[in-house]
Amino acid sequence: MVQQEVLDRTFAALADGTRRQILIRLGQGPATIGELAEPFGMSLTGMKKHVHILENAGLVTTEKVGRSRQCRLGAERLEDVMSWITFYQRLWARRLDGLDAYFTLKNAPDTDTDKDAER
Amino acid sequence: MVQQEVLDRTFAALADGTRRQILIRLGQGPATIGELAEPFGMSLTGMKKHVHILENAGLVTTEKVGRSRQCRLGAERLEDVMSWITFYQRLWARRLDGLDAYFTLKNAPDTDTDKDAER
DNA sequence: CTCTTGCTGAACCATGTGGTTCACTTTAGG
DNA sequence: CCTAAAGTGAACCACATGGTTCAGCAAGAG
Repeated sequence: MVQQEVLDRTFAALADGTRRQILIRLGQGPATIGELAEPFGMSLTGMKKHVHILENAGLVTTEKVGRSRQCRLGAERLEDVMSWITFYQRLWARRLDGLDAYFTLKNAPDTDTDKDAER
Repeated sequence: MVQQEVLDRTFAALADGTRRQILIRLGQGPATIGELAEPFGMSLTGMKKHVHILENAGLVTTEKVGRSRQCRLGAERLEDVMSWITFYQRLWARRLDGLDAYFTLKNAPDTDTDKDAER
């Protein structure tokens, strides 16, 4: 089972457009902190923080090469996210598809709503 | 096309274990704020905030019924997230599979630049 | 050795998050 | 009508985020 903390960090890392663009950029090949920062007009320190968050989430790996830091994609972690979503989405799909059936069967629990509540 | 803000909100909403559990709980059927709060030992106000974030991300829909608020799953938004991940994962998979080749071809002109990457 | 380049760390700031408590409104029930 | 329950909103708190600037430090270039 996927650890909760890993999901937390990975989802959080993806919840920022700048970081998603960094991932897309790295999808075209490794880059240094400076190369990543330049198109955003961002300070090196700011970019370093983003890369650190991505690295912490396992989405990126880095390596010091000379005085530069090479960043490249380590996107295996996305599969954890995918498997989580896929798993529950399949469960929910059944529930959502059977929504009408659910509301017609709602006599068992003590919840009581009008029959045309879903819209 | 998936909007940046929508992805931001959806990923951010998923980046919290409590909210993921709320989604799982709602996958078994609608629940009120109180019913959702109880298993976490959380205040109603706290749960309301979580539900609001999920609702803002389009992952949950709510409806006032009497003095309660019925919350139910609106998980269609997960498909946007899935499609984003799937799209780039496919690109990245090629890149990662050919990682060795990439390093030996480092000096080659840029091979492929996908045009409809989010920018 | 010296100077520049690329990165790093610390400190700072504004804003958002995850939670609380308290006061209030609306609704249900006797 | 009166009271209790469910939710809501405002205010607060500790802490994380996303960014900055400034002062270093290591590695190349001359």
